[in-house]
Amino acid sequence: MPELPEVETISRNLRPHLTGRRVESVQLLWDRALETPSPAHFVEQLTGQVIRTVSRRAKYIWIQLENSWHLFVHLRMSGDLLIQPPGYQPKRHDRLLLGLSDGHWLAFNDTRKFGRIWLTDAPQTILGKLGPEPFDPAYTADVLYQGLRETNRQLKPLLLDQSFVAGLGNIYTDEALHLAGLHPLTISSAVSAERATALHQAIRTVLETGIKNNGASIDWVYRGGSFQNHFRVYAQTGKPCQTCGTPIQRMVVGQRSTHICPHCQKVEP
DNA sequence: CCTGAAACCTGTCTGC
DNA sequence: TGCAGACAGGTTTCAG
Repeated sequence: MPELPEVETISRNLRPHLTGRRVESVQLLWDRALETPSPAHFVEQLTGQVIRTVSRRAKYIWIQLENSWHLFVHLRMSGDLLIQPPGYQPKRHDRLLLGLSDGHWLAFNDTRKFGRIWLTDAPQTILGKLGPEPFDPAYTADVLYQGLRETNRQLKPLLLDQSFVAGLGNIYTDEALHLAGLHPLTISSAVSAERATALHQAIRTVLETGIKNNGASIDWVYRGGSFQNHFRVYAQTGKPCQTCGTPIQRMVVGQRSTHICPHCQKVEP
């Protein structure tokens, strides 16, 4: 489900329900969702802790505790974090339940079991591997341009690489490349400074629009977002390009379904 | 250095 | 109706 806008939406929705609450109980329903520490240590360390902040970094939900430990949750493909009412009984695919001091529950539900949880006092082990946040003022068009120049990778897999830039996934990468007029197979070092500036703007525009629409809801996963109504290319195979009318084509790049306008997006020489 | 394939999972949809 | 196969918003690891 989640790319930056979806995770940001979830973070914003959780924040008022979690901030200042104490974790009264911990039920780990599927051990392998836990990356670190051991299940026993996890329950022991988390029980009784008060939640200080709820935020997002890249596609991680980042919960800071008052004992200065950090709870990270990555939703991967099908994960979701939901506030459930007092008296809640675990549902199918719930992997973790936290009982909160106001009687509500925080439920981590994840159909495909790809999502992961970390509880650590060393947040840099996770944060240190991540590339810049797209909305960070220090992430300028020139920073992107220099990054593109120093490698020879295809644009699409490069933009999906979370150490290159944080938060983009399959949907928003396709949308940004179309908005910038760049082909996903273009080699990064061949992108001009002008096109890099266009890409920088496009990345921010699609993510900002995604956030304003509370993310995208597709199929049976995730609800509440409406960005799916604004897709220009993603899942629009055969429909006319909004810019030139040429039918949108589907291709596979780096094992990922990829959507382009063959007229607006050409491979740079 | 870079690409592609496979793995981790469950559920839905399509076509025969 | 049944069933095989493709596909799904992510990330890691390994082979070439």
